[in-house]
Amino acid sequence: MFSKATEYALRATIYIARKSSEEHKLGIEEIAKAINSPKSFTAKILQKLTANNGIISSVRGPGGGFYLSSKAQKRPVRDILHVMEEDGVLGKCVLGLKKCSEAMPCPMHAEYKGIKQQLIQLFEHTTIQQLAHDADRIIPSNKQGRH
Amino acid sequence: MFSKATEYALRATIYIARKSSEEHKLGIEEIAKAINSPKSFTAKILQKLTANNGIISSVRGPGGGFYLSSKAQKRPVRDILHVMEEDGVLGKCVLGLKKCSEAMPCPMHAEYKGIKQQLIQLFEHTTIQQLAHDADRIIPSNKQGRH
DNA sequence: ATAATTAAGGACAAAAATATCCTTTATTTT
DNA sequence: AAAATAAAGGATATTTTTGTCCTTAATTAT
Repeated sequence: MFSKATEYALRATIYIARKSSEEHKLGIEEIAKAINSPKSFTAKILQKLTANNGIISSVRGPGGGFYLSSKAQKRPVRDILHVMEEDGVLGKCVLGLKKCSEAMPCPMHAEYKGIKQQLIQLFEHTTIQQLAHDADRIIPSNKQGRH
Repeated sequence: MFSKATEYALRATIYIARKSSEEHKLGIEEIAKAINSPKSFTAKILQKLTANNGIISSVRGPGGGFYLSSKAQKRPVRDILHVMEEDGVLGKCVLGLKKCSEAMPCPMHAEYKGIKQQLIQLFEHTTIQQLAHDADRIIPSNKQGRH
């Protein structure tokens, strides 16, 4: 469905959301290891997500690393796709036709329409935070420690 | 969602289903033009779909070309994906995790699960013929001429 | 100030996907 | 049999994606 770059972007962002805070930032080494992705390639992707006050925040130097602001946590997952320039795939015609629409439907349009809408809804209405919390219910993170 | 190659494969197969028969075969030139795809690249794809009694039938020489047997018409669209080695994307984890399952769910598993099932159902239960007929209801093909 | 740490960024390499061209083979028509 | 037609197949080129490595810049600790 998505490119590797976007998969890494999603995995990394969710991981950072689960394990980091402004007080406890994460290094690229840890992140790449945790989400099982190539380190340098992942670094590039995080750069993209960090650029011009993006989704991820970062600080250089000792004690530095990546974290998600609480504001960023509330952003929809679709924003990650947008930065990765892959939000197009959600609304795209399954057969790849540029001019596929209600007026000019491709042969799969009627059949695929509903699924497409659900996909858009999913990525638009789900926040990064929600996914992080969902994941925590299964395998608790130790972000603020377990009681 | 799918690679260009697979998009062309789907478009070409549906086009052939709509416009061809054993008595009236289609040439690669016409097909590529109709589905708006690069001719030689499409030829390779049709080769793949034709190989060892595959989905598409072909005959060389004058009067030759590509067509779909009535048996092939009844095959599920998923078979096209299978030949293109992309049927994996249907069942794949959205985050690209190899070991994502009900027992080891990724952070999006619960949210995406339903959509994934619908995707599999769609491609498994829809036949090439059904798509061809659907398309014909909108823009009639002149396969056996209009009355 | 200097050294250490960590992300940012540039340059480059490798692999995969997409695309083109040319030759060969099968089939039909003349 | 020869010529014409159309797909099959091989070789190669181009572009995009994925991945690595090294240098630079920012920040902190000594």
